[in-house]
Amino acid sequence: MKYLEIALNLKQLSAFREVMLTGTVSEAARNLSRTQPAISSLIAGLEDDIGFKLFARRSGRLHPVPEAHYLFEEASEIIGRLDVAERTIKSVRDLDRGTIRIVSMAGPSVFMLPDLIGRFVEGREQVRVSLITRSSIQVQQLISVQQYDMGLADLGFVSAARSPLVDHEVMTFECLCAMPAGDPLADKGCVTAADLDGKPMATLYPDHPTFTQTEAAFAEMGARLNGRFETVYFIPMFTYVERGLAYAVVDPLSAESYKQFNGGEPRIVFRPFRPAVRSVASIMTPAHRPLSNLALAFHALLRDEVRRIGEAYSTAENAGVTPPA
Amino acid sequence: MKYLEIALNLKQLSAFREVMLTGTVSEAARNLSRTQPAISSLIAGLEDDIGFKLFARRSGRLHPVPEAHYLFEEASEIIGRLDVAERTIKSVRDLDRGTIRIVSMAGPSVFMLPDLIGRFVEGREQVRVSLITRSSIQVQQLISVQQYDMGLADLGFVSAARSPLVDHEVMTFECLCAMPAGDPLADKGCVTAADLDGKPMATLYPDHPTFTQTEAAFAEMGARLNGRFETVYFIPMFTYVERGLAYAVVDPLSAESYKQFNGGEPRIVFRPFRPAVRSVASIMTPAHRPLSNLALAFHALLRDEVRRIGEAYSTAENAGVTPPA
DNA sequence: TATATTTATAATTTTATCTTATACTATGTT
DNA sequence: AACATAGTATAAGATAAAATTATAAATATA
Repeated sequence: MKYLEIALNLKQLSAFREVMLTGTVSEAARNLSRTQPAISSLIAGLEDDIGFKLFARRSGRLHPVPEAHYLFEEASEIIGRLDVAERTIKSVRDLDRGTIRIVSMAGPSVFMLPDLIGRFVEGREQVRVSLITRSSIQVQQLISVQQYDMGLADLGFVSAARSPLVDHEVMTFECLCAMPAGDPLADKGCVTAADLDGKPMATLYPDHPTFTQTEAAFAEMGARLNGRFETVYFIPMFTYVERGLAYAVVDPLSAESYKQFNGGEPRIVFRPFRPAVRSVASIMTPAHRPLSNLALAFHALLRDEVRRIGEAYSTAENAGVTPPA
Repeated sequence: MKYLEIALNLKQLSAFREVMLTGTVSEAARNLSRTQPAISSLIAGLEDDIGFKLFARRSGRLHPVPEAHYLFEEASEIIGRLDVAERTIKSVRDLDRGTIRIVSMAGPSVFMLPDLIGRFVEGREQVRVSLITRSSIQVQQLISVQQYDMGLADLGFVSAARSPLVDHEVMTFECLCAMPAGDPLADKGCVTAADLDGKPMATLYPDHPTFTQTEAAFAEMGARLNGRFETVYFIPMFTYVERGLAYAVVDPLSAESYKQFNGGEPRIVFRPFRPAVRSVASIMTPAHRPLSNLALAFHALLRDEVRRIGEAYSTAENAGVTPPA
């Protein structure tokens, strides 16, 4: 009903255009890697379709009638657009073009994600990435309403209210103890709640799973949790720790972000903490909408990076050992 | 070598676009008056060609991947341009669009040609016509250099130097005697050189064939030609004639132009003149370039009009008779 | 559970396009 | 004048593309 009405087709238009450019059917045929009769009949077919002759045949040659120039303009335009379309498609396919919208909790959005994004877009001129920072609950919400392609958030907090509209790639980490670089506890390969008995601590607010677990860890060892500073995210804790005002039990993603951000001379060191305080992170994606290949590629990169960090600090490999720089 | 590289084709793009618009292959097939397997395989072929899947197949339905939207934009664009092209071609074919460039000697360009052009473009919104006035020699020149589509000029003057680059449609006229409306000579059906013996005349310059022939006509009847006013074209003569200052022997195309221009109450009347003074007009067209169909249509109209005028004043039908108003 | 709708695939037919072969025309060369 | 060259058009046959019909499998709906 629609393209049946389209009498013109690309073979005809290309052939016509080439004849206009070269002046002869034979030359056009050579340029298009076709035989002369093929082009001849395409032109004849085109003339049939549009209802008038495009060329006057005089002395065995084709001379374009003035009307032909109108079609030449249009044909060139269309073939040009087709070229553009093919280039666009090629760049989309090769992941050279596209947009990824990412929403993340605070910790990784300070350095880890920007760094990862920076590496990802390297050599991909036409790729756009948007990254915003939200609370873990909002991260899941933004994914579920299809506003973002990918979310990185603490899952412990939202696990009760998991949305069926969101797919989760779940990873479990063991939290670390953060202390000033010169602190005597840094000599220990592993810090326990007993080591921190009564010492000033920076903590999250009491609702947060990390707080609850930390509290439980202290209780288990009969140690007293002296919560001196309370923050909304892990990141601000580092300011207190750097100045020797407090210790903190922090998620390794935030720790890694801090370490990378303060590359040269970090003023904080991280040690495994016992009894284990676990954090559960999730890379979220919209459940009922396919991700772009570009987003999938970044998803894979992000997953590997997060796993790498998690494993780097995992007890199995590092219990009692100074974690690698 | 060129369109072989064009993997995309219109059937694929149309099918793809329709699937994007309707959401299902079956619906798209119905809209396009094709069977579902036909559309299905076009989509599959398109995905093969571009190198990635455009739809995620989930629960027996097609869900466009984000990349598909890029192609949808491009496909719509291309199909839109094709529509434009078809409309353009259609209007060109139906003579609703196009340009005609006309160059004419002075006489007919006063009223006859503008009037004819006005009638011709009636109901043809997109038709452009340019009309310029030049001397007969320049008319042929402008046609021969392919600058204009059609020329109307006195041929007598240029016949010696006819260009091989110009085709001529030649017509011969008998010149008329012009006199003021109330003049006694107007009572005669036909005016002779003898009638004008010694009377003040407006003439062209001595080189012009009309002048030569008029001179010869007077000589033949032993009458004296009293050339009082000399002009470059026929048109200015009418000013002298209107005021009763002179008679003139004029080309019927100029006479017709005057009469149509002064429709209501013409102050000049025209009568056949004897011995005959002939003018030869030509409608010129470029010889080695085909005219547009639009120009051909106007050419036919012009030829008929000029013939009509010529015949209206021809001796055969009007000798001694007052020419029709 | 039965019914209707959807997509995908296979087999077959139809249509479009290409190639080869050939005839014809104009032009330039010997 | 005879011949070679370069062009276009057409016919016949081969090949490729695109359509159809028939059918199976999956899913949603009554």
